[in-house]
Amino acid sequence: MSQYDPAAVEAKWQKKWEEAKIFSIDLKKAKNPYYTHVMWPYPSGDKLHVGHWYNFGPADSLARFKRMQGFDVFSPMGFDAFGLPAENYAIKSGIPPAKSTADNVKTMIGQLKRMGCMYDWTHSANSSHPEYYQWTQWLFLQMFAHGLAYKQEGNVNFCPSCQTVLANEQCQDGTCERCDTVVVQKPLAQWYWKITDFVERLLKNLDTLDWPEKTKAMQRNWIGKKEGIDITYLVDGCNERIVCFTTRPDTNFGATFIVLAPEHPFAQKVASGALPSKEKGAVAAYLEATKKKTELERQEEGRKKTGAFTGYEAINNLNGAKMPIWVSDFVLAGFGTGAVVGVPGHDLRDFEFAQEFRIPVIRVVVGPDGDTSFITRPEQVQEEAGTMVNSSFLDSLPIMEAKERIMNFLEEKKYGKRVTTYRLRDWLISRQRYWGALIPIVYDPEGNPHTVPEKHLPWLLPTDVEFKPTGTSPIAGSPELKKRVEKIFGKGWTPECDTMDTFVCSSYYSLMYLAAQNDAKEYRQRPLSSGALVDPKLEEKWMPVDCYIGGAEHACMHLIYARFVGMALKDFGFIQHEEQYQRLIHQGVITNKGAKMSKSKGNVVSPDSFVEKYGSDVFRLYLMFMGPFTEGGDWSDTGIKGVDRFVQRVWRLYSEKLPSGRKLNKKVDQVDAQVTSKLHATVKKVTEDIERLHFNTALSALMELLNVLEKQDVLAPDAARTYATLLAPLAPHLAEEVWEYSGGKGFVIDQDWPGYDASQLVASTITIVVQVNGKVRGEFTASPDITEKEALEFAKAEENVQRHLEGKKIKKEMYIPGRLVSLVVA
RNA sequence: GCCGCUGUGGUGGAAUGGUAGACACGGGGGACUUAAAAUCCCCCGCCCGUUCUUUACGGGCGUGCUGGUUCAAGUCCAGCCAGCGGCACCA
Repeated sequence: MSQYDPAAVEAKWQKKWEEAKIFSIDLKKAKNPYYTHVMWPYPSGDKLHVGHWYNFGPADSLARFKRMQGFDVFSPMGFDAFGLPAENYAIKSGIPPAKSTADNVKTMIGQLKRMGCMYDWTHSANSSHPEYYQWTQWLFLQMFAHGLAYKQEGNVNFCPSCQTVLANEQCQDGTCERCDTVVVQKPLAQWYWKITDFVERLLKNLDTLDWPEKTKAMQRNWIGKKEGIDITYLVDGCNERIVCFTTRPDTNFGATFIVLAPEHPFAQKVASGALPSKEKGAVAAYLEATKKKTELERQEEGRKKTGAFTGYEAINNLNGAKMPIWVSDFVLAGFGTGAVVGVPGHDLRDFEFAQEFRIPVIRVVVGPDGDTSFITRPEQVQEEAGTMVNSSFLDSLPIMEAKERIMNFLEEKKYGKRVTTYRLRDWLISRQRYWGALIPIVYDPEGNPHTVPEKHLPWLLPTDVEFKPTGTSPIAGSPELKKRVEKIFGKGWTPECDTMDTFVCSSYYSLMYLAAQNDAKEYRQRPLSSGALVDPKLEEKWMPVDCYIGGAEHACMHLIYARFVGMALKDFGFIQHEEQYQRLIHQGVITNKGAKMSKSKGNVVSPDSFVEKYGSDVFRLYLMFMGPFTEGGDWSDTGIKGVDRFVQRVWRLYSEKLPSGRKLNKKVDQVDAQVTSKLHATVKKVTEDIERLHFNTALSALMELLNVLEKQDVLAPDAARTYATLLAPLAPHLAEEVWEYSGGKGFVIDQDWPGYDASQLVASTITIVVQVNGKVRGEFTASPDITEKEALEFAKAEENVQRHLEGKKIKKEMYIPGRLVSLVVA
């Protein structure tokens, strides 16, 4: 029999699947819906890389498994086609993004088809198509109509390399998430979406989601909820008040100063002279200096504290103490009230500041070490739990109790008010880039924004522009758009020239897969005239996505935006399920020599040569065999031969040991009892392993079974067909081939997933181990129905066991059925 | 600093509290072959002892470290150490 030829076999089955249209499902008629998809890729000029395969291959295996279990599995694929990667590729190649993106999508579909995944191409989506982005713009209009979209001037993150502003989520360590360039702050008027209105829901719903704990923790962390109190202090000698947010009001008797963020209005007034002060010059100079610093420079300063005294003092409500008011850039304008009350004895940063500017330190908490001395060294700063001292009516209380007492006191006296703060900021959605969905806004001659009426959607992206980024929107240079706006709205009206963050496009794409129409030759999105982005019946039936698979790097970006948009769309009345993704799985990361693969490092592994040599089944099997799916691993090609050997051995088993001709359909299944029990055990194991995404052990179970089957003289046709079905989710092409070869009817992917018989799992003899004082001293074989009494007898009769029992008394003996006998002697 | 995760042979990795190292890779030895490839069979954690010293048996140690619970711990508990990921001058 000839060798297994993956290229020919895989092409054969891909063609058959496509011709039979078995993967396109009727969303309306499906009875047992199961919706799963991966995070859609962005089309660039490159081929699919190992990361794609590692994500898509196992995800497809899970989809196939579910299908065989009787679900109507909907597994679509689409393209995150707007955005920087596509635009940058266009800039580099000089080809307009609309053309290059379309070309790249075409190539990519070809590559995806070569993988052999069961995607339903009749329900695809592409965020750069006008039929898609009209809905992105519609979403903006909905947000605007419900008061969730607003324009505001403020300091924003700007990436000098990408030439656009970025959302908080897209700046990491002060650098751009896409290109690692240091981000600068710029005061600009930008569009925001009010994600902060949904913080509590975003937090609360996390408990209901079947997501990795790690991801939920990251989101909680990112949202950064803190409960504390805003305390208002009067400023001595003027009519001003300063409100400080603190989570530790219990230490307020130890407060010795106040620090303001440079952006704080009080600091600005001192610097401008609106509030008279001897220190005006120093404050103005300090504010000027901090303004010039980049985020990175600030970080490089480390913990060294800088600052300027304002010349004013605030009065502590509790004891009348005067607290000098300082300005320092370690206080952030965007958190709390932008003003901090300094308690240097019990906060390390405050201590460092106090030391730098010789401000007194007061101890108000004694920790478990009992140290009551003056705090003069950073190690002595007591931030942990302890007992109150020097704090009037709080003395001798544990800090948690003191906190409650003082908060009640401050509220009663109207000195303060309990508040909850969050770190999450509103989502900045404006981008000064060309390749995105235009924000559907126009400005009247006075500069007031107005929405573009729905009937003008899609609000087409102009094509008469230089799409290279310059820092202002390239679209501003479009004569066509200017003309269009004046024609529709009147003379002097101007367009908004920014596009939306691509995370807007991807915040609702799972709904767009459902909304795609499959009645045309090429898929189309639902028309705008239908009033809602998705048919409510389909949404109710299919959402939320049962299993969503993609990288963990999206935890605080796409995955938080999509949750927000789901909630908003539900509130607007368009959908039923506010959480779009019930179950989320992150594949691990495949590294190369320990480093993340990236083009700039030049360590990207291309799957192509392996796929060409071994086939797509072998390549994806190998990735799955490397280790648990969620853990990823370091790339090495040394083991791929082992998986190739496995595939070849499977083929040889069928071609050499399967009875041919008529015998194939006769009942010749006098399968050896040992083989039968192994077969049932394998069905059980493979089922359980795929369910928990341990594809690696599912495959090793199939290898073990193969080892057993190879030792038989004949491969029983029933066993052969069962083996083919077990193989189907993991090696879809090979499975079809051996299914057909062993006389199976139709496609193996259309077969029912095999069940197992628990009574068949028990082998005819079992091995029982004997331990004496916890150490293995022997073993014996017995029938599975051995009684406890017999087991103990056999155990004691073992030669080596007897040696260890000699001259000793048995104090305790126990039998763990089917496993071991444990004897304790003294 | 805070949150989350991980730590097992030469390597990737297996192990509902019950024989640690399944399944592979790699290596060693052998068979087949004129030869090679392919294929097939056997062996491979460390140390020690006994034995016909190419065989077999026995003992001790061994899952990052130190303790604890248990007849029994890679697994459970406490305290560390190291690495990875996220957040971070967040009051």
